[in-house]
Amino acid sequence: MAWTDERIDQLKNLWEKGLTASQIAEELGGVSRNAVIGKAHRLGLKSRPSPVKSGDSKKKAAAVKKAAPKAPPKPKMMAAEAPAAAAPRPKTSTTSIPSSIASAPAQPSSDLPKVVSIGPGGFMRQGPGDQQAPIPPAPPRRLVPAKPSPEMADKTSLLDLNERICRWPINHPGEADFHFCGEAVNPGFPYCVEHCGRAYQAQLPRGVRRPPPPMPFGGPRVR
DNA sequence: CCCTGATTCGC
DNA sequence: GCGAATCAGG
Repeated sequence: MAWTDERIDQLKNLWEKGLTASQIAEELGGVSRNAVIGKAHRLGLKSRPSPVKSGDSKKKAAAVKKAAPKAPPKPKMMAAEAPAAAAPRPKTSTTSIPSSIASAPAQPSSDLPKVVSIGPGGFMRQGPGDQQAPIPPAPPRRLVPAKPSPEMADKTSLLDLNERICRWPINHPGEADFHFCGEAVNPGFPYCVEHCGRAYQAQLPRGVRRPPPPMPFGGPRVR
């Protein structure tokens, strides 16, 4: 599998996003974890928290494997990294909390009847006032690169996912047109209303039960 | 053992 | 340039 521009771009993004090499390899498909790491290094991407990288434990006896089992020690250690490492984190000053919490203003009075939304499958969820929004995992704001290729233009890629768009997968990872639904989510759920209906099946009374629609993975092709 | 990233080196 | 093999730490 060749390293096309698109694939290189994915690699960069996912790598900097903190995904492990294995995950990236799986995402890209057709490459091994080693291939991903090798490519990442060739691209100049640098170690992120690596288990084995902290400092220099000992005088590392470099692996001398195949050829020349006994050769005079060749000092092959590479030059130290240049100053180029400073990751310029754009200081969008704010930890700008997603507007989702803004939509739940402190409502002291309880004149508000319990808001319960019922999804297509019959599932319920608590209203905005019933539960404090679990906001803490608010990821830092991050700039995403423009779509590198036109065929991605109208598709919701992995990078486009956020807390308020439907992340229901369309097609399968690794396929050329794999992307995500991208509709506005059913508040409180990771999917839009339609896909909540697919993802959450209400337990219907015996006899009325219908065969479940296909799940995103494992079943016959969706869509 | 599993995982991780780093490094080397034949191709 | 690529990536399997290998290393080393968790």
